Amino acid sequence: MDSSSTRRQATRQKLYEAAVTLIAEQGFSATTVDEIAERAGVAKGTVYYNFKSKTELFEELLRHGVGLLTASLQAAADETAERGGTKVEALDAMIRAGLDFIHRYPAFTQLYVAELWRTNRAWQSTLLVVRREAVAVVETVLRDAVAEGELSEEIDIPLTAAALVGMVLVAALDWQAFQSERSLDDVHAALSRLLHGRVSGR
Amino acid sequence: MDSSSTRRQATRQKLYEAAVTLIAEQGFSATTVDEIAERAGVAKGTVYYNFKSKTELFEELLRHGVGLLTASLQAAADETAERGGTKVEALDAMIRAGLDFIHRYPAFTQLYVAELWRTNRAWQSTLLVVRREAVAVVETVLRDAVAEGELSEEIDIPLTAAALVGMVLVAALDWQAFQSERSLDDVHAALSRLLHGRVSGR
DNA sequence: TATTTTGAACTGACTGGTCAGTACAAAAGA
DNA sequence: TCTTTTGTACTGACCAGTCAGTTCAAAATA
Repeated sequence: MDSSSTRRQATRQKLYEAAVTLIAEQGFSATTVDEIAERAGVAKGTVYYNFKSKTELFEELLRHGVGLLTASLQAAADETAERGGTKVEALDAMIRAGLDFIHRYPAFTQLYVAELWRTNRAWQSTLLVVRREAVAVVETVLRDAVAEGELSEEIDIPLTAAALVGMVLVAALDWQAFQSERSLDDVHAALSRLLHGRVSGR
Repeated sequence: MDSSSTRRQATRQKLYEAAVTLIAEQGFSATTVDEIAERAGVAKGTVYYNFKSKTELFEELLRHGVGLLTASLQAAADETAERGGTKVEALDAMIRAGLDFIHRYPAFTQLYVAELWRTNRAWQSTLLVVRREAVAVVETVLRDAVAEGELSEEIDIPLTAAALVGMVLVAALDWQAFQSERSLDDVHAALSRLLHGRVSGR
């Protein structure tokens, strides 16, 4: 179950990579299992040897991807804390980490956004769990920041967390799709400015 | 061309309404024309009498919906201007208008977000045009605000516009899907606070 | 007024193609 | 030897789009 699973693991990885780009481009239903297999350089039977169904492949892909994202957000927060930075600095580092992630895995992000708010879909419950994990990381830092007096006590933590995540998500996807000539630093600067309230005034 | 087109218009409207919820829930490819027809209380043939194809129905639906959105954003900006309000007040009014829109047409918003960043899809060019219209309204107000000294000259207009739109979009969808007990005023207040930079500090 | 005609709008059974999932024998690792 | 992958062929369900036929309100005619 270990020496042998290395090979399986590699096959699964290839399938994830093939599936994520195809589904991001075309959507889940418009993507065929034959396409995924072909792009992964694998026989169709192998897909079904490794995953119970097309839906299950997709659900595991979601778990896999969001796991990477939360890990990288958490790492950014932790590193800032170790360095003795403020909580607002931690938020800033997380924005950066989020942008990095989206830059590295654009297809995954696309697919996540496209599916997140759908109702009545098979993987809805998976998504709910996975979203909570990701948002929780942001909410925790916000809560700490309020506790330490860095942020106003009047902010609404769940709503502000959602707004911040949305800001990063949409700005990054837009950057990707419509303004790809801008640098990551530009995007980061614009978002950082909003976070610090340096938009209004002079 | 008027008395006769009334009936067609009514049928088309029914088809839009049926299609928008189904596609928001399930996605374009997973939604069948039979389902749309049934939900609209119309025979399948009627769909094809009124629209060239499933894709064309969807594209017209997109144009229809984004038209409503830009109109309401523009109206909010204009009203503020007439009242002699500042540009930042206009932005605030637009946030409100955006939230209202999403509240009224949640399914359309869902569907728009889900499709916007997909590449390689038939309606990509339609979306591009339609997105530009919507974002342009925000960018114009931002530009005016900078010109009148209300906002810092250092802000990056396209990126900030995208971030603001994203903030509203995602916060509203999240509110809808995961925090529906909150009031529209709560959501508006949280976003307004971010816009005015009253997050940090006390 | 009573009748016939017209044509836009609508209907629903049907078709041809597509695709998820299965089967399985043989080959390739490990 | 045991696990994993391959490749090909197959099935049955599902679905976009078609088309011959129906409906009906309003216009034309008598």
